[in-house]
Amino acid sequence: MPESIAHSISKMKSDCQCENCVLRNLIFAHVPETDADVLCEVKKEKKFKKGEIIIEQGAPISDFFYIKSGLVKLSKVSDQKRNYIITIAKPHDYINLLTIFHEKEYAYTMTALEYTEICIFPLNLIIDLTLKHGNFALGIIKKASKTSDAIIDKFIKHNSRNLRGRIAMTLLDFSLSIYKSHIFELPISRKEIAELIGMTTENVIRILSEFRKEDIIKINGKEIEIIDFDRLKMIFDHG
Amino acid sequence: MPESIAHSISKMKSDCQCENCVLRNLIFAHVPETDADVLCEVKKEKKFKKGEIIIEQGAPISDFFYIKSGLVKLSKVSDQKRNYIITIAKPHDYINLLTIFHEKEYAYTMTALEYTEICIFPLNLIIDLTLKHGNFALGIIKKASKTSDAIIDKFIKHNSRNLRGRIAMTLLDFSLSIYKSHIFELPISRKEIAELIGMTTENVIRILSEFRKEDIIKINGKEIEIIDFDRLKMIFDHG
DNA sequence: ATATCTGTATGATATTTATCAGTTCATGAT
DNA sequence: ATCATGAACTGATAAATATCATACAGATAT
Repeated sequence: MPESIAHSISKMKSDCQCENCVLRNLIFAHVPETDADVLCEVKKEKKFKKGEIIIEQGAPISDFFYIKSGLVKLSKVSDQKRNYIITIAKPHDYINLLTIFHEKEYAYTMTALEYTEICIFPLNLIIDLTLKHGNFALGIIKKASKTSDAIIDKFIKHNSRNLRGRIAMTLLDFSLSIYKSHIFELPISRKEIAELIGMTTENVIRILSEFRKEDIIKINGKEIEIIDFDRLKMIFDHG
Repeated sequence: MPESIAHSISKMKSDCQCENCVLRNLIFAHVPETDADVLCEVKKEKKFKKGEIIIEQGAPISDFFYIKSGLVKLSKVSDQKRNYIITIAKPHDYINLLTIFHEKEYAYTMTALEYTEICIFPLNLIIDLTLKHGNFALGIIKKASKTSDAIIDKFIKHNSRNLRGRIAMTLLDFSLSIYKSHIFELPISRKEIAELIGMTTENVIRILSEFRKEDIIKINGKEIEIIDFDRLKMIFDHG
């Protein structure tokens, strides 16, 4: 067997093997095997170190990204030159959101917050499959629109809370949704927390200190331990 | 010819005749005539008076809405029991946004801000066509995702502006995007403006008065005339 | 006509949040 | 080793915004 064929077969077999991959399962459920194989074959995987930029706001859209592992920050410079973090994406998220369907340029800068593996597919191939296979399209829309709606919801939640409420919200979010532990290492700086929830760095620091003094959390650099969940929840609820 | 058939033919002919209808044109471009006819036949049109609620947040999703004419407010009660206006939708907007693709209940209350005509389609029929006709699906996604992204952008713009900048933004928006005139009748109360851009009613009133005293606008009840566009733009730009 | 309500309006004051200034601490560069 | 740099931190003060109180006009009900 010529090496090239052997190689391509091994590639097919090895490339889409993550059993918990949401995208893979969507593809396998709704796309005929031949198409699915093509997709898996052209798939590229890229690894990013903590802090590395995956794609920059304004770059022409050419690919569809899927987070295999790691954590990705989506940020954007506002028309007022202020930096905003839109959301922090987790494994199995499509980090392009819906922008790819109607824009020519990536709307957000994506940065790896920790060691991150990204699966990359040519966008036109994804679009082709979207056009050919309705259920695949619907699956993509469902997940992407859920993310978009969650972002809108996050903004509403922020805007109806004071600073303490927002910090409480952020800590609860990291603890419950991302790390699923009462103790975790913050993946972002105080400045970035400020950019995530729209306040100043000084006040992020100040309020974290307050929470520490009130025995709600323990702080050790970037390590946070939530010791009084109920109080934090209360501050979130009625802050 | 039996009356029922005559009726249904006249219905077919009369029901989807708006030449500038974005949805109609999307359908006619990508859906075979037989399917398109079914869609136009089951279409219902409903008229709402100013102030009437079209659908309430939390109601089970059953229909796809399209604004034929008028103006619709999308609002939501936050988890803090505070009312938020997400956006104001114009003719040719799909006011369900993307929520319909992944939720069971409408996420937002939709209220007519003026006399409004809504075209209503059973959601499952739209989903069927989405599954069968890729280009139709893509068209729906493109428009809906554009709206979602615009809402996210609106939040970022608000959050990086002070109150004067936000009011300027709102006035410019009404003038340029909605009424395309320097003089227009505000379709919402001062309280609703406050809910749209996240501030208090008193401050909305106060800042409108400031703008009036600074000869930037003229106010006559709900009627606003922008007399100094450049100043307003400046306040928007660097407020 | 009177009462009542809601929206608009304005001023005084309180509260929240941002800004500014300065310290410490860790980190990487020279 | 020391120097610069940036992040974390704190306090004092300024600025922005919300809250509270009050008034008044217009609409609606009694």
